[in-house]
Amino acid sequence: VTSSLPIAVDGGPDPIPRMRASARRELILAAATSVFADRGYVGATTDQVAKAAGVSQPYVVRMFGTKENLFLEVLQRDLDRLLVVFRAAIADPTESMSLEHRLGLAYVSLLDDDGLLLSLMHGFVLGRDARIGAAARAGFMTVYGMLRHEAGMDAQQASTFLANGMLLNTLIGTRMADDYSTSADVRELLETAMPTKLDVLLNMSKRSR
Amino acid sequence: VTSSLPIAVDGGPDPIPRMRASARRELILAAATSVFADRGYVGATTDQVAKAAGVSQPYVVRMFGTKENLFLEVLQRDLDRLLVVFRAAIADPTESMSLEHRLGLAYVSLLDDDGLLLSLMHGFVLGRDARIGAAARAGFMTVYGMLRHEAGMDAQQASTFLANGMLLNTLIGTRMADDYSTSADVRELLETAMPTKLDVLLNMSKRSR
DNA sequence: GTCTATAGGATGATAGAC
DNA sequence: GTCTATCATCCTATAGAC
Repeated sequence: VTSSLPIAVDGGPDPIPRMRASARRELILAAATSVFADRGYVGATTDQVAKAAGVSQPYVVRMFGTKENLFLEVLQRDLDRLLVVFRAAIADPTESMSLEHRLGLAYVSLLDDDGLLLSLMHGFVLGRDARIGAAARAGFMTVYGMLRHEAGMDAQQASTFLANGMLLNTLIGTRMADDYSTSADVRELLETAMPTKLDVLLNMSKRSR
Repeated sequence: VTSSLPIAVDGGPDPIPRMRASARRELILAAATSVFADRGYVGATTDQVAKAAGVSQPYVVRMFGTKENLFLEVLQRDLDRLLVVFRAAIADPTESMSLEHRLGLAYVSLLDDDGLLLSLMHGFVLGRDARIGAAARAGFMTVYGMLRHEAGMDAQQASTFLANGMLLNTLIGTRMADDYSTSADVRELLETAMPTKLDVLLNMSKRSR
């Protein structure tokens, strides 16, 4: 990540930082998403995030104040991305597919975004924590509200859609694809629960061994 | 928890322990289930478990070797209980309800078992950890296998059933019931996703505030 | 803006008495 | 079987130089 960005010049009157703070910020948030996905909120350390982003640990803390703030920003960023993808699917002119199908594909496409779904899932099991719990509930309900009021689903459809999403998240969280080759039941379940994008899951499994 | 169990007698030639090790063990496992449900595997401390069980922290470690072993035993115990409840539902002579409905009620009845579903859920997001991940995958697939091969569901039915279970777990994990009174969407979702046992959820919410 | 050094606090695990 | 005392480690956060 040693890029061609402006570097401080010796003697320059106003040293230019290595990178815009906003770019570093995004870099750190992306790294944090991946680390939190792997280790969970408590299990992840600010040092692991820093190393993944190529900066120092105190810098991460300095930029976000606390680890909790960092995680909250990660959740917000992930949710924002999810909403963007969903809104695109809703507005999609492709009429050959049902809206439900388009949203399903949109959800599964988020697998490409490293750690996004799993970071959210880690937030979803921490309802006990005051701030994280509040953010998780609000985020989850934002998605439900979108399904109900923007996508036009009824309560049952929205609930079923979310249920399948949570199953997918669980299959990612357990790294079920790791056992793909060792059990016929696993193959069957994975192929039933996510016929599309099975290849992505299996690649994730291989990559991070 | 100072009970009427046998206490060591002064001068007795063979001091009787305060409680059978097996009983203490079960006591600690139950306490641990609750604590892990609240804080997650990494977030929970052996000291919190010890306090919840009314024993000393080193004793918890002594009895289970490591915190990881303790969590693995908790997962196994929770899974065993779940399987017992499911097998009972399958064998249930009540023919007025469909098997699927009976299993659904059985699953929801596990809400009464403090922390059981949520402890399992915490295991399900830690696939990255070698031992916990392996246990989580095996446990999850045991349930799937039971649905497929003992309950006679087809792949689609089993997948849908599990999906609804994971949604329920997520609603518990986020403590969504805490927001029951503040949002019509929350009420609608909770009533759609779990018409039965809504009262249990709401009570949990009140109790632990 | 970004780093090095480090303080301060918790936590899992061990030693050893009773 | 169970406890008290304690060690060693790790980790968030702060201080302060450049």
